[in-house]
Amino acid sequence: MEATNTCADCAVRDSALCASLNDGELMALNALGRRRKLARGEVLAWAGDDSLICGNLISGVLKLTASTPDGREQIVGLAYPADFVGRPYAGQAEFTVTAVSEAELCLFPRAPFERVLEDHARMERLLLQRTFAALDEARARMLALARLSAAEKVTGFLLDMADRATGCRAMPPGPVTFDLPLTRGEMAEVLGMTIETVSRQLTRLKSKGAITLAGARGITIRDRELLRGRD
Amino acid sequence: MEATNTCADCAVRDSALCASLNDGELMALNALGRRRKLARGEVLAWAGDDSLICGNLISGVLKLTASTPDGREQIVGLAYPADFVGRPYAGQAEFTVTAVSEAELCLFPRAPFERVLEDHARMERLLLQRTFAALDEARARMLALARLSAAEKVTGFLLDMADRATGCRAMPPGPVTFDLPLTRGEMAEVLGMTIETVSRQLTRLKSKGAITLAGARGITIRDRELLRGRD
DNA sequence: CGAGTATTTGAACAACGTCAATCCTGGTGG
DNA sequence: CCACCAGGATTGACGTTGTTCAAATACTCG
Repeated sequence: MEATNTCADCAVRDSALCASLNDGELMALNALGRRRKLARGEVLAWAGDDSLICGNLISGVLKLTASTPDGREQIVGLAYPADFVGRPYAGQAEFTVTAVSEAELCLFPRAPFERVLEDHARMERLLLQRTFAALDEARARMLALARLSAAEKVTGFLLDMADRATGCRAMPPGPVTFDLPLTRGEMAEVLGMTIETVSRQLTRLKSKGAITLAGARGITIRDRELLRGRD
Repeated sequence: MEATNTCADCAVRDSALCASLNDGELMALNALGRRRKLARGEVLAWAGDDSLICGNLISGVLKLTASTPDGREQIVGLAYPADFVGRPYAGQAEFTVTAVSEAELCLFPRAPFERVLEDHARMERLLLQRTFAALDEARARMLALARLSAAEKVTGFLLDMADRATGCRAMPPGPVTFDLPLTRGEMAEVLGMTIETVSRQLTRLKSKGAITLAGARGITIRDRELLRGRD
């Protein structure tokens, strides 16, 4: 049943970091890696633990969370399929990594993975570029967390999710329907607000006619302009 | 007067990225770089412009700011001497870089600098590690922006500045005096609040006896425990 | 010394959080 | 197939924090 553990039929072979390797090189990496499935809510790594593994997300969604000593939490990053997870060259993990949905990863022990990086400049460069992109995204989120109103945060989030759901292509002008990968609570954790405020904003957008809600996860963006509208 | 433009007597020769190069390699880089002085408030690069240069900060402090279309601003990063500034492998700059004090940089045109990176894996690895560190810091700041109270933000900021002022060494237990490199307005921009709230928090800490203010910039941290205290 | 700017202070207000109750929904077992 | 249950989501009333607007005061630099 588990004959699918080779890179050849990996769903993210061409979009993950591995895209920088030819088939031969991939063999070597394959020997290092092992698949791991996570259930929803399962933790891959705890903040403060030694940073022993890293890898590529194959399917599902992960969240990276930071927390204060007294337990307040904030989601500081989300990982989607083909994203790299982990922190080479680091002693300890700074953030907790948790599966938001059922997820599958291809994991490598950190030390040998670093050696692979050292031998494959192209891969290391790709990782550098991804890290730059993650940094830019984190900084853009800092602006949002600090300066946007609750309404702006929620609409921005919905538009981001819609972009992702439609494959990040130029968006069709018509309505878009998709499932949110996060609960209300997780949305609140991403946006730096409370679950109640998220819920109220969604209700407001619904009664304005900008969106439709279907169950806890389903959402349709009806009118992009209305959604963006200031009032 | 400007005979000091060589790497040999560069103040950050051993702490910037250049530390990964030997003297010979440094020669080649030196041919590429040019010094630039910025006055307080001067802008090095605007968000949205083509990302044409990058370099090392030699002296002074820079701020990276993001802003909303309607003009709200947030400082998403600060750069100190020996920090790398700029974004190799990027099309456009995402953030505006401005001098917060008089500053001096060693700048490289991006394209040739990328070629140097490609030829010097050690330097590229160092840049990757710095970028990881910057990412971790940005994410930690996301937690602070989203979840800390105004009081916690200000005390945290003061303690960070004190650490930096004392050279990031284990802090002596006694009072620490130093000059803040930022105005109240810039502190507010960093912490995601208004100038008035920053000022009120400082006044509160002063009347509590935790700090002393001297002029607009001078500050003494009198009692670390009192400063951290919840009330 | 004095103009211009930064900072402090005050009062009123709005946005968002908190607490608490209720509703929905998706899954489970009879 | 339906009733029930538990966790998630919504809604409401109210309190708090931090913003806004406005004015006074203190610095800094020429």
